[in-house]
Amino acid sequence: MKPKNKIIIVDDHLLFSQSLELLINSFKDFEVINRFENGKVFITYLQENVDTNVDLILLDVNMPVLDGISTMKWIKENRPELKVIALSVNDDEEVIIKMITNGAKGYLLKDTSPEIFKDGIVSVIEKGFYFTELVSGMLVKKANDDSKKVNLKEKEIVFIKHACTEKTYKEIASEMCLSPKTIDGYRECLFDKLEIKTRIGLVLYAIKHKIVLV
Amino acid sequence: MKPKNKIIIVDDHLLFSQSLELLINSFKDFEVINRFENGKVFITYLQENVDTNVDLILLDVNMPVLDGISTMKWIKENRPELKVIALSVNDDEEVIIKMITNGAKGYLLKDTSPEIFKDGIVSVIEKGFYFTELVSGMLVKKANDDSKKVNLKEKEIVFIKHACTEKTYKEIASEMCLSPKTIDGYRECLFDKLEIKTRIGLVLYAIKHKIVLV
DNA sequence: AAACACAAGGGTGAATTTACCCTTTTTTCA
DNA sequence: TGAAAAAAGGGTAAATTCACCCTTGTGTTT
Repeated sequence: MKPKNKIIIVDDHLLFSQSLELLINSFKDFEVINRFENGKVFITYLQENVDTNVDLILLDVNMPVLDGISTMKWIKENRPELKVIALSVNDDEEVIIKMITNGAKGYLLKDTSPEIFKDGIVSVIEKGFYFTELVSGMLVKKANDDSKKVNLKEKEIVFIKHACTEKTYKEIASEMCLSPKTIDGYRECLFDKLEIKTRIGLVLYAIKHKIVLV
Repeated sequence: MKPKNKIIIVDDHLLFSQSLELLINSFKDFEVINRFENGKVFITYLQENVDTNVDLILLDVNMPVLDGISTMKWIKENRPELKVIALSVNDDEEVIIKMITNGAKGYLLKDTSPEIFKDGIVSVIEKGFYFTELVSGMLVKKANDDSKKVNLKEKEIVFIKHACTEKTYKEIASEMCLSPKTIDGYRECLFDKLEIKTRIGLVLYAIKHKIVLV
């Protein structure tokens, strides 16, 4: 009897992680050897058990204390040989891209069927990666609009944040210790770069791109 | 041996629902008799099996096709005797309130421990309800700020949506087939009611209260 | 029928926002 | 080190936004 593949689950949804363990243990060739409820305790474990023999890590993206992205960054820095599949309920593009650029070998939504889930696990362990069509599509899309991305300077970001309040430009100028005319320059430059015509457009842009949070 | 309590799971996260079934079946007094992957197929099932004997329904909130809230509304209208616990990953206040006002007997986050989860199930089946402190707190909070809620008229909502674009008031007036002066009246009245001073404030209000979506 | 609420709209003036074109100083870099 | 780019700021005019106060017509209540 060949040894089972060892899996670690990192997920704060205890209901989910405990249930998932049962599911995985019901697969013939796999066994869950550990579960952690956030990135912090998992990293602590890795630090104290440098030689842990683990074949695959299932890492939730949305967690308290230390989230999936930060955890993934730590793994990339310190234990890049570990194979990780990101697990998440949402298909937010930005998040998926971040997980992958930080070294996740796969990205599975929690609404995938157990069959596909198993395929993904097997694929990552054997071939080293597993990406659904959804994720591949996003990587292509990202490659595309990376080219036409505007990059905002630090001061512009600060200005935008002020612009998303009820302050007048004059007030913003004084808060940023700049002349109103300079602010006028920022505004005009941004209208141009972002292809907008009014301060309303600026606010909508800022919110859409999470420069300010609502 | 007394009969087990019959439970139905409605959740599109197949990984979760299949795993959760294993967990529940491991409890002595409970068994999962059915699983559905969205509200629509569940309702169809209920319509075709009017006399189903089920003790508790675990209803996910975020689902495609027909979400938890809509499903809950249908249940309230058609099968109000059914006991439902809402399950969700997020603790968004608005959603929780909606589920409860539509008759959910409990609201559990998916990151609760299996122990608390079991407590909740038992409580709803035996006592008829189960609410955590978090949820109770929200109900109190809601009761409070219900009193100071502004109610917007249909035309005002339409105006607000236009105001959240780069159109000028004049353009908005023409689109709404009203005089610019009337629009000016709407604006002024809203500034007053919402305690804001500029159109920026109006946009922020609209987004915060989901009148417009970003 | 008087009183009242309310929706639509008018007038005016001040403040703010936007557009366009310009100068000076500092940084960058080839 | 000299040219080019970027950052800060100035002037002016037009468009838009905002504040305040007022009129008319249409229902509704009592």
